[in-house]
Amino acid sequence: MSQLTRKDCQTKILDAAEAAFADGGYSGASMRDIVRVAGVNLATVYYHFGSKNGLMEAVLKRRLGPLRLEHLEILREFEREAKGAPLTVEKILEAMLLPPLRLVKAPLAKRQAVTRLIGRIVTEPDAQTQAILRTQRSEVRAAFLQALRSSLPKISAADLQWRMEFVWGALAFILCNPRTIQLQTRGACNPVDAAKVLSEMIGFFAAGFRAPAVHMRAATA
Amino acid sequence: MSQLTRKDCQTKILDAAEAAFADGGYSGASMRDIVRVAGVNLATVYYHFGSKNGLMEAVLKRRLGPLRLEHLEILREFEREAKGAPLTVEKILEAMLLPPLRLVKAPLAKRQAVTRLIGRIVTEPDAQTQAILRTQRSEVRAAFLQALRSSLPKISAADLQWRMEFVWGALAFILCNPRTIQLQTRGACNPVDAAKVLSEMIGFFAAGFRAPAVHMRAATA
DNA sequence: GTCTATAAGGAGATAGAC
DNA sequence: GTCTATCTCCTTATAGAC
Repeated sequence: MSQLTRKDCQTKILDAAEAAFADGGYSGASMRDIVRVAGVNLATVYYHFGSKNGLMEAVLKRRLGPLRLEHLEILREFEREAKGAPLTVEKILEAMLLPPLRLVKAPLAKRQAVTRLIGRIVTEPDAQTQAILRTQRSEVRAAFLQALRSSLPKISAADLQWRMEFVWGALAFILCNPRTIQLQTRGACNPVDAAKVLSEMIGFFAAGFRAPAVHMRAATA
Repeated sequence: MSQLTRKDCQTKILDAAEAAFADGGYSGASMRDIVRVAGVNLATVYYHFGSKNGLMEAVLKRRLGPLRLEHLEILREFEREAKGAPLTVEKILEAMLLPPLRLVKAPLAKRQAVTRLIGRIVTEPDAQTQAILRTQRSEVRAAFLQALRSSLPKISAADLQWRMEFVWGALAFILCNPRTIQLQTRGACNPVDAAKVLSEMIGFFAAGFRAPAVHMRAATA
C-alpha cells in the first residue's frame, strides 16, 4: 500500500466497508472481509478508523454529509427560481428525490452499495446508527417541512409530517432492494431507472399531498 | 423445561428469536442471547429447529403465514360486501393496511418485535430471506394488483405496481422504527396509534392512486 | 427430549517489529 | 505508517451422557 496516498487508502477501505455494510448490515460485515476486498492490512483499518464502530461512522458520514448539502442546496436553488412564491409540491418532491436518485447513477459497481446502504441503515435499530442518522437528517427534514407548509398552508403540520414520512419510507424501500422489486413485479418496475422512478413518485405523491387533510385542526408541533 | 409442552417450548424460543432478529437482524442475533431470553438450553434450539437458519425461517413463517391468510381473507370479504362491483381504492388500501396494523395492537412486549421484524426483513438482502419473503407475499401482491386493476382500469398495470410498492415501502418504514419517527417529528407522528396511521395513509394514498398515470400506454406485464 | 461439555473456527482489537 | 502475530472472547454447531 505504500504507493497509495493516505486518502486513496482510506477511500478503498470506505468503499469496501460500504459494500459490506450494505450487504450484511453492521453485524453481518466483518473487518476481515472488508480488508480482503480493499486489499489492505487489517491493522491499517484500525490505524485509520480506530474501531469497527468508527469505520461505520465514517462510511455513513461520507455519504450523508454530501447528501445533506445537496438537499439543502437544491431546495434553495428552486426557491431562488421561484422568486419568493411558494414552491409547487411537484418541485418540492423533485428536490427531495433527485439527490438520492442521483446516487443510482454512480458507477455500476458502487451504485448498489450506496443506495442499499441508505435503505438499510434506516432500518438498523442500533442506537448509535440512528443517532447519526437523526443528526445528519434533521436539518433537511425541517427545511422540507417548511417548504411544504408554505406550499400547502391548509394542511396541518402533523399531516404534512406524516406524508413526508411516507415519501422517505417509499424511497428507502425502492432504493434498498431494487432486485427484489424487479422480481416481484416481473420486470414491470425497474428501480434502477432513476428518471422513471422520479416521474412515478412525483405524480403519485403530489396528488397525495394535495388531498384534503384528515382533520383540519391547526398543528402546534 | 420438562414442565412445558413441546409447543410452549417452541413458542418461547420463537418469541425470543423474533425479538433478537428484529433488534439485530440475522447476523446481529446470537443463539446464545436467544436461549438466555427464552430460558432454554442451547441444544434445545438445535433439536427443534436444526440451525440458526432454520430458526429464522420458522420465525418468519410463523408471522408471514397468518398475515398472508388475513390479507387474502379481508380482500375476499370486502369483495363479497361489494357484490361484484369493483372496490374503491380506499377499501383496497384498508385491506392492505389493516392486517399489518393489527399487529401493532399485540401485547406491549411483543408488539415492537413483530412489527419491527417485518420492517427489517424487507431490507435484508440475504438471498434466502428474500426468497421466503417472495414466496410468502407473491400471492397477496397478485390479489391486490387485480383488485386495483378492477378499481382503476385507466391506470396501467405497471403504474399500479409502482404505486403499490410505494405503499408497502411506506408501511414497512413506519412499522420498522416507530421510535425514530416519533423523535424525528418531535412527537407529531406516533406510529403506534394504528387508527391514526390507517386514516392518514388511506387519505394520502387514495389520492395518489387516483392521479392520472404518467403515460397511459396499455401495460402487458 | 434435555442436558453438559466441547469442538472448530471467526470475531474485534492490539502489541511490537520494521 | 504498515506489517505479522497473537490475545481473548464469542460464535454456530455437535457428540454423547442421562
